[in-house]
Amino acid sequence: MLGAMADPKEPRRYGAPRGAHDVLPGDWPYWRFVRDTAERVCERFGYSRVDTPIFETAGVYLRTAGEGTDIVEKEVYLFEDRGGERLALRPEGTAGVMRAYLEHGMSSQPQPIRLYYIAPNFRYDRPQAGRYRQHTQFGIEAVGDGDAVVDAEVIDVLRTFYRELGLRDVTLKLNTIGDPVCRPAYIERLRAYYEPLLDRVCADDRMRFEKNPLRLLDCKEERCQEIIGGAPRLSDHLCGPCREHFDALRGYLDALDIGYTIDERLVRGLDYYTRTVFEFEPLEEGSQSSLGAGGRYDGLVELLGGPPTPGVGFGTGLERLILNLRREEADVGAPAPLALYVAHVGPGAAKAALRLADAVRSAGLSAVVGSAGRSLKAQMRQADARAARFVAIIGESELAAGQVTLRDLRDRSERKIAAADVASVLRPGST
RNA sequence: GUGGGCGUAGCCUAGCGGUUAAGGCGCCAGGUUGUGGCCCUGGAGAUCGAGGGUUCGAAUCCCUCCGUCCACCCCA
Repeated sequence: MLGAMADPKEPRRYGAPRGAHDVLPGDWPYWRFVRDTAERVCERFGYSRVDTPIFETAGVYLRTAGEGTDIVEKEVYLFEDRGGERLALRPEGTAGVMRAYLEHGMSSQPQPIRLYYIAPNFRYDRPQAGRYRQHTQFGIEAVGDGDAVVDAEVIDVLRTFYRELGLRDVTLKLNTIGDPVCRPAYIERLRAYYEPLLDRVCADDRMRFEKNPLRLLDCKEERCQEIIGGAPRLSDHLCGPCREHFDALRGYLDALDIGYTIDERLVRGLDYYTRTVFEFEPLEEGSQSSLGAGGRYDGLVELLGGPPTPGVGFGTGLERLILNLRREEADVGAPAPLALYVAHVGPGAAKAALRLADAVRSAGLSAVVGSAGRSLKAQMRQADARAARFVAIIGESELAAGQVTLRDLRDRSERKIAAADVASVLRPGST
């Protein structure tokens, strides 16, 4: 039945689905640069690659993210497979990795386990610049060690990554949001403070009051600012261990020479975070300012049915990074030039051209065979457009002599050599 | 989910109620016999985002939808 009925909403021609994008050959140098840099930095810090499925049993995400969060309420791609299984496309990286951590008994290996991933995430929200329904996140997780040293390490990885990308002027914002010991009590105080003021506060804040009180502190409305100013501060209500953890982290960041500003309004969109939260943003103001963010999530593994297990990590959006790299016209390295273009004219020459290109490739060099039936002029133009270093010309006379005319496109010099010698002549350094 | 801007060939843009929708880039072909980057000539390529309406007549006006961008929300 597929395709039998014409849906009036179906276009005559298809475009990529809303909020999803193709990565084209011209984009790829940026992607390669970013991915290579991420992998290099991770290896250097002793993190190992992990890849988890693009979809999970829905509960993996629904149970961990938190009931009132936007991610769960309106952004998860939920679907049933043909067997009636409820599945969800990955909206964020951490929960799936923690599921794998549990499933494969990583808790019985030496802790912490250091993992990283580069993978697509899916969220059904309204696309705009730097915000997509499918986006790619590079993330790391350090699991099984609750010490603030690990928090500092994770932040150090991200800072090093940005530095190696050559991103200028990235700033770090840091905060602590307490833990199950102190946060609930604080939230009660916050609500008690806001309750009598609700009629003076913006409509969004009345929603936040119900669903996510911590976000009240982050409101940008003019008229809410004064109220925020008088609100109780979380930093005054931390429990001893949270206080010590945060102070220790600050000491480690200082030792690493990592600059930061404390932002008491900084909160996360996922409920599983505890204690440390942080966010990196570019100096340039924009709506999609968050480049990368993360924090500690000591309760997450328990939500997935595992033992109490501390963890800390970050996620950073590759599309946004690339947006910034483009804006800064960063040097991402040029693609390797084409070593040889094999032009051929006349019957029989195509076979010789294929064989020559093959031999050159076997020697580890790149070669492209010219389009059959095109004039030599057309093939030369193509070679030029491809920025080929050399063109080998195979026509009647060359064919008869078992030779090729090898033309250097830089200095326009030409010589006839045996087809068998082409590869060695092309080798870097031998010309 | 809310508010706003924009949608003309692969890309950029002109046209903004009246005969076969114009230009640039790119693409293809030619500029003498088998040779590139510059230049010249020619060609292909657009149901003017889609559907509906107003009108003698719409790319041009109106409505709906879709897409995209911006702000909010949220987040990477």
